[in-house]
Amino acid sequence: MQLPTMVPRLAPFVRKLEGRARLSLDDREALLALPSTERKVDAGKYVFKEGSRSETCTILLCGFVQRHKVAGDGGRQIVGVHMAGDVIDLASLGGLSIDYSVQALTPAKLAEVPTVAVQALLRQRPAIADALWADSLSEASVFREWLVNIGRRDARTRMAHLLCELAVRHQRANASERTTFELHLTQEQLGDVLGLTAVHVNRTMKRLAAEGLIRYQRGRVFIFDWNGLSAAGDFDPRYLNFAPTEARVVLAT
Amino acid sequence: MQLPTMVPRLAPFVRKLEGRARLSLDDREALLALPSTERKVDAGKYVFKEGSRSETCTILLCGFVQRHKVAGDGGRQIVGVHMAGDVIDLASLGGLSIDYSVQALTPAKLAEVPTVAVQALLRQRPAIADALWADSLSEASVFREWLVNIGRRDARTRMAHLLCELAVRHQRANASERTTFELHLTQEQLGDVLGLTAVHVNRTMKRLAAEGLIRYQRGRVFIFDWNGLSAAGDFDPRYLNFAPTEARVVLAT
DNA sequence: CGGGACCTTGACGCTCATCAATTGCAGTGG
DNA sequence: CCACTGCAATTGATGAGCGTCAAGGTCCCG
Repeated sequence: MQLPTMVPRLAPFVRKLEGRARLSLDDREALLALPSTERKVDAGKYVFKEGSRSETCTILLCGFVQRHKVAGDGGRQIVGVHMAGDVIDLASLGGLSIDYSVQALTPAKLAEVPTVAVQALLRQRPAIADALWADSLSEASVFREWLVNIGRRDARTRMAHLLCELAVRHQRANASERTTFELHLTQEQLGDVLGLTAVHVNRTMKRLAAEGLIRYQRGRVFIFDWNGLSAAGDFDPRYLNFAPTEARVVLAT
Repeated sequence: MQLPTMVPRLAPFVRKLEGRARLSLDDREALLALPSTERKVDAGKYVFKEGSRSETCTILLCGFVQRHKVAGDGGRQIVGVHMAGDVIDLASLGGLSIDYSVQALTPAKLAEVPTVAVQALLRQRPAIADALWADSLSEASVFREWLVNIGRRDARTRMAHLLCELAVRHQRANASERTTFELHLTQEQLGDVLGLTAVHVNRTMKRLAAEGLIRYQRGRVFIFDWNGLSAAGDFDPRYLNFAPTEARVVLAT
């Protein structure tokens, strides 16, 4: 009845999937038994670049990374911000090539798992397939919300919305407070998420601060008025599909 | 339900999936044998509205529909334009609620298939699971490209990009020419796709026409200069994953 | 032939991009 | 300990791109 003395490398991945579907003990063990190699990436370095087609799939174990695409004129659009447990190249599981680059926001540890091993698991274990399927669908849901954010909201609303999303996701990942979190993005990168310039991000952030909604200091965001911020950001967390766990947390508060 | 002697109702769906993975005859028959009910929707009518969580999943058989979300200030963002064969509520397969509304652009025929039937098929037939998985991942890839389009490109580039995408997808769906296609969107709806206003869409379209790249007349787009338009639109079709995908991982045998 | 979408065009103004310093802060080496 | 360096944050000035408002115009359908 003793647990193994070492923390299994893929534990964050299992935790993530457990938020998507109910897994049996066998499922969990099968996941943890996946072959993997570990990789460390310094802050600012690329995890991989656009166009690669790999035989492995990559899971973020700790740290933060962003995915981005580059437009023809050199403009950069960040299409995802990721934390521990996230699979950052789901497309490789479907044999598709990766259409974006991934760059570390902080020092990061990643696991590379052979896609064939994952695919085999998906066929043997329906619960795992369900979980990964739900994860992929939730990712798509986030993309849609980001489309609305960038396409139809002004800078202040966009900014507030993003801060709300990040707060909720940090809370979920760390089981921590929603009132403050480490923002691992520079203002330029925030602009690349929101389709704005760094200058305008700065002014917008200052404005949210002046309104008493947040404070931003040395890469840390403090949310003073959650209701105000989520109203300002037109934020409704349902698109994150965090419902089961989230509901419990909210009720307990 | 469906009579065996008739043209199989789900044929467009099978055709779509065959573009994603190689299916055996058995796979195809199993797909066509899925239980389904047919539904017709007039142009402009809703197929379903945001927030529904259904026991069926919906496949577009013919006609065109769009998916959209509505921002708090009433702004509408179209997050997808769909043609025959497309599954318009993949999320229901993962048991997630649908976070967008679907509205017919033309008179449309749809099939409703019980999600449990599809889920059973996905477990029994790996090739079908692969195909649907690839389809879902390609959809995500389109979302990412749209994020770049809206977030980092100016109106003229956005417009040109969208026209290129629609041209390629029409060509693929109808095995037809790429030089002309029926645009089933009003200029207001184009604006809702691109994050612009109808007025600016109009001016932008006029400008592309004045530049000799396209003509737009009574809902039909003529592309006079494909290279010019795709250059103007910063368009690289790889994100659509339409290439004759060879790299399919076959585990069995 | 009248009504209603949809398209078209002009005038005007606001958001946000652009350009350009300047400041603050952390790490580095003398 | 203090210049030195470099990146990020900050601030101002300016103007372009796109939104907004408003008024026809066109086409289609009943």
